[in-house]
Amino acid sequence: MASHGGRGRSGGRPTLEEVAARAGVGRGTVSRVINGSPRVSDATRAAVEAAVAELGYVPNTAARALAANRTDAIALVVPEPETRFFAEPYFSDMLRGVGAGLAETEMQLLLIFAGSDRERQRLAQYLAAHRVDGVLLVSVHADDPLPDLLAQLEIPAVISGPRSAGETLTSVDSDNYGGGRSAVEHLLSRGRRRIAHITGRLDVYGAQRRVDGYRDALRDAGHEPDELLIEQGDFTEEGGRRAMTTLLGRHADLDAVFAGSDVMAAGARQVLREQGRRIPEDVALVGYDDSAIARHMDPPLTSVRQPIEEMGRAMIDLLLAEVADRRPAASRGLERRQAVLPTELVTRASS
Amino acid sequence: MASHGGRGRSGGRPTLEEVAARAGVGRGTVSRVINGSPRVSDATRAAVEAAVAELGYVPNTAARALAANRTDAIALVVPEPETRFFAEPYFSDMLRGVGAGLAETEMQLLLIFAGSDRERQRLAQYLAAHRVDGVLLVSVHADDPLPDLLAQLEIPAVISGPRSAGETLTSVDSDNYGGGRSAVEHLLSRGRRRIAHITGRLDVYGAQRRVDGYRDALRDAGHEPDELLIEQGDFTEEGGRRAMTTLLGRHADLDAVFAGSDVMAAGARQVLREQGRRIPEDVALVGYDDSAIARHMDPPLTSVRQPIEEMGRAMIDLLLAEVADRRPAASRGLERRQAVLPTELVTRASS
DNA sequence: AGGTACTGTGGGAGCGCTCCCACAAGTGAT
DNA sequence: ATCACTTGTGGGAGCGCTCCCACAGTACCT
Repeated sequence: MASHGGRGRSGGRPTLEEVAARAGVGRGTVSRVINGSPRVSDATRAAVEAAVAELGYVPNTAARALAANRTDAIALVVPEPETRFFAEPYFSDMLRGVGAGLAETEMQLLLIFAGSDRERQRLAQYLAAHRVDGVLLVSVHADDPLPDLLAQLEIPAVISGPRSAGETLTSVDSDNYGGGRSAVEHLLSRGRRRIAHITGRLDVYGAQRRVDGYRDALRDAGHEPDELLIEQGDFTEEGGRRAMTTLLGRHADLDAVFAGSDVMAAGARQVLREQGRRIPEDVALVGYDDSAIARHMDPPLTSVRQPIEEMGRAMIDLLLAEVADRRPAASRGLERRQAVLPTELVTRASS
Repeated sequence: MASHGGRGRSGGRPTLEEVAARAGVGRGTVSRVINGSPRVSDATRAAVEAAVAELGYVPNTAARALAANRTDAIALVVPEPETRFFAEPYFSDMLRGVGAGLAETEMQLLLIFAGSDRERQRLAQYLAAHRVDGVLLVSVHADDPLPDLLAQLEIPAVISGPRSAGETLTSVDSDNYGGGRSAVEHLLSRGRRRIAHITGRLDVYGAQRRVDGYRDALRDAGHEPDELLIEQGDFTEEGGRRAMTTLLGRHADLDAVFAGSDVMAAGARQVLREQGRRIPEDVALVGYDDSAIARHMDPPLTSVRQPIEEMGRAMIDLLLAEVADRRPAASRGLERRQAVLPTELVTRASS
């Protein structure tokens, strides 16, 4: 067996130097071949590749990281407890997109949960140590200090839902405004006129934009939006129930509800049923997210689909570009980069 | 802004050397303090800690990894597509246990999916590069080459369900034998006498052990097991249906069924219902895993609970011990290490 | 006084790589 | 012939740490 403890084990993994000796070239040349530099003759490249194969050479990541001052790793930071991460298909979809984009590189993805204070503390240390080349941030609250920390450390980062219209980080978002519009336009086209809206938490920028879309769609159709038809929810089922109850109390004659999430739509549906309103005959219902809930609801729920997987893909592409530039976009004084992906209305029996 | 491109940035992160200068000590002493060596006087230690705090020193992981030949990272390898990982609460529970054990260390956890061939190829490269100090292996099939690769590379590893009675890797398991026994003993105590068993895939060691427990419980109660009451399933709902159908065809008078998983129990339940058997009046039903399915079944399903989170905790504890020894247990010719955690029968209305 | 131990400390050597400078050899314009 | 440039190559320096040897200082035996 190869082992003799401690350092200087000679039977261990081959080094660049050994590959160079075997191929009859210098260290630098091997390095160039390994890293795909074009400034190597074909014959030399072939000789080096043969030596690499014969010796089973695999570069030492730590040495490379030390010398090159990069880690070839990026982190997906989830500022939530792990439980939520697994519960929501959102993350798994996004991860798939990220994974696809990363599969084409040598980069390694780290999944970091920062739900508790303790975990956040650790994360800060982690980032301060520059253990990753870049960071992907998902579901960040408006008052989270993380984006600022990242900016200060000059670590490239991409955020999945901008915190505000003035988001400084490179961001990827779905078209919440357009999503809100399309839901309302759809309801209008179905002949609905008294369309209520249950919003998400309004400290979430995307939820605000959905409201904007709702209002503008009505205005463009010649209906001045009635603020009493808008009620704030909080993305929960219970919040949906509460908002729906309030809305029915104020506007017994409403004929459609656009909920800012499928979960809230589920809550609204319960209240509508309890009060004897038929869906969609009496009240049409539209949700947001096109989650499993929407497909399994009775009746199946019309909902606005966000291209989560594509968003993950866009995030990683933008991040890799910033990492390649070796600095965050913001610190170069360049225009902010952002990608906004289109949503799609999935029509089902509820509307 | 700190940056000037390339190397030798002087405004960058402080190094050990700078901390040493600031504290008025040598490099070695700072290293000793950082790594918690006891061979430092209290006064010196205090001075160094002050300098570390003042400069905001954070060790460079790459340099440490290079010099010390360790990475302070371990991998949780899941030889499944990501989809299954997110779908099954098993993984999330286990991850919680692992996370808890790791929280007390400086170790970093990497989650690696190796569902496709391409991913497995990458994983092999990854391990060959010794990018982690140890590996946690979950849900490995009997014919998987991964354990052997790990052994050959002399990377410490712990596996979550031994592949056979002769498992060479350090392993953690729940007491499948005892779980099988307790299910049967429970049914016997309820007066059932013709107890059938739907097994899991018998190339899974744990499934075999459940059958062993089933047989021995019957024998110990004075009933010679009837092989015609045992039918092989495959852990799927469809497999449960098929096995149940077969069993009813052979033994119309059976009065209890012990299924090797809740999912198979769900399949069995459908067939029982279709054939007009009442649960538990005519046939008592017991499952395995105590999953969400068991709680939500009608009637709620009695099931054998495995302490998944505790298993995760045990895995990480065993792995950290091996990593601290700097070599796998097997390569030291020591006794194999293994932990077997007790199962618990959760009694519900189905039995 | 000498010997033997232990404690605490400094700093050299070296981990395996990348970066970059130096330079040889070739190419083509002047 | 000279100059300027390009292409391909070798190897020194250095990334920031850990390991370990050397050694000063102190303590306690003979």
